[in-house]
Amino acid sequence: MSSSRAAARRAEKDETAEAAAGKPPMRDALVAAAFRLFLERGYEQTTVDDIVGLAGVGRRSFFRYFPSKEDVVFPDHERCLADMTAFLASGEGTEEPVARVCDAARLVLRMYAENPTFSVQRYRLTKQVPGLRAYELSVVWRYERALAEYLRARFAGRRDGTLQADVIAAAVVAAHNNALRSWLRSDGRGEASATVDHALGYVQSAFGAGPAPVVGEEPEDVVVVVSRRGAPLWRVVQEIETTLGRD
Amino acid sequence: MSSSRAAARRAEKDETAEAAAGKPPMRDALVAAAFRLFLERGYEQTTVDDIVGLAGVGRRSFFRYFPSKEDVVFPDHERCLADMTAFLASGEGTEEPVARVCDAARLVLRMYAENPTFSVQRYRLTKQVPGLRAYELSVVWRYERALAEYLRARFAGRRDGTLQADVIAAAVVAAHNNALRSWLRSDGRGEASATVDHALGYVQSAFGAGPAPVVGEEPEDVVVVVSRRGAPLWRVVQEIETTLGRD
DNA sequence: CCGTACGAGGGTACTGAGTGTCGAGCGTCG
DNA sequence: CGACGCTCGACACTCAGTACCCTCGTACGG
Repeated sequence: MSSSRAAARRAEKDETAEAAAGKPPMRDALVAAAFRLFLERGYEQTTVDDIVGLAGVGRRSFFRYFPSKEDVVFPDHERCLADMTAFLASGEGTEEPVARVCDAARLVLRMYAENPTFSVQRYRLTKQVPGLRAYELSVVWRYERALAEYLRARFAGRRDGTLQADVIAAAVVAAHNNALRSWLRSDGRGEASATVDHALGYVQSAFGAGPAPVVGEEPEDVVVVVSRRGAPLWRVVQEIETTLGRD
Repeated sequence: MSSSRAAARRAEKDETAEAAAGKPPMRDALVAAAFRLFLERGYEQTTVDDIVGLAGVGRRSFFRYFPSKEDVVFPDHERCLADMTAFLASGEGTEEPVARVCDAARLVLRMYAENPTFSVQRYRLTKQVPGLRAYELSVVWRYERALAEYLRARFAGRRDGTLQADVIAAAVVAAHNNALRSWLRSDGRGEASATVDHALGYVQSAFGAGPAPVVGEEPEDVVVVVSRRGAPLWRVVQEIETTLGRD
């Protein structure tokens, strides 16, 4: 068995030579091997030994590249999270805060849209494996924390600043995920960004300043006169809604 | 060693006899033993064998009561989740939907408030153990799904009904958790429900009908006049904020 | 009164994820 | 040419979680 494994390892090295790709060819090989096995026999029916056996590498190397078996399913989220925090750190105070975190959320969508087939495969996998769903939650939670931390900084002066930051971050993530999942359910067909824009527009309509200008929308169609004596924003909104007769 | 274990088991039985409590004395004994060890030597430094050794029961019995080691940290969430779904199922269409899910969220808070010291201990534990944080996320996710499913049913007719349901459920959970955590950080001092009411009021101000009446708040302190020509709600809010000079 | 059926719990052994440690290969630099 | 350092593999180990089987107490029907 060890001789066949050595042969497989040699074949792997040849492949890396002709691929001439980025820095970690071994990492990609592990992801490819893992997904082949996950798709043909299921996640829980596949052991790490199976994966490294197919990839022709040592078991220890798997855990060098991926802290856990779940991580191989989300190989690019670490980089995407770094991109998001970098994006939020750059150009701190220029844009409207809510719009800024919406743009940050679009970064995640773009990552999914880069490899539609891979994203759809992963979606089907995570949908039916409870352990992967739980892991995905922790990934999403880190995105949400990044957005919330950014908003907390921007809302530093406000009353209930951290509350608003947490709520808006959660709403943005939920809207993004709603649109993302509906796109994934359609096998990656159609334009993902349009769905997400619509969903994020809803969140922006509920919080803070309005969304980015929408075509065909004239600002003059709203005229507001407010008499105010120290009322909180939610009271104002409540009155507006009552006046407009909405529920 | 087996004799001392048998002695411990006998002591356990005596305790249950005098406690005369509910059905599972063994379950409570396991929780108590687990938390004693978690607090004095840490979660990850405590093995399941340590717990069952202290509780004087067999290892197999631990997994009879708790599907995993993490579950012993959240012993009452299963019941609370059942309570919430039952609450949402009863009295389907009477209350305003957003207010209804806010009330459902208050059920969770009440569970935490029932045992303040236990809740604070657990909070400190989950805050510093990544594995427990991840597990807590999956628990919270189930609450959020319950709320979202309820709202989806109530919003069945609406355009973007599922989107609104998901976003509002996420916002409610985020607001609840924000208030809950701030209460837990204060070691369970102060009135938890007031903090949560305030946080949920913010969410209700952003979505749907306004929050329940707040004491000391006079409706007269807001007077609004709106001239409207088919504008969407977010445009109105935008104008309000601009008028009030908020960002 | 006895045998039996049943349910709760204990014991043993196994699988598989994740870690620590060491040693082999190999390229780089002094 | 040798020392260093980095990458990877081999082995051993811990621990969570599962399957299987055993024991004991109890209730129930003959």
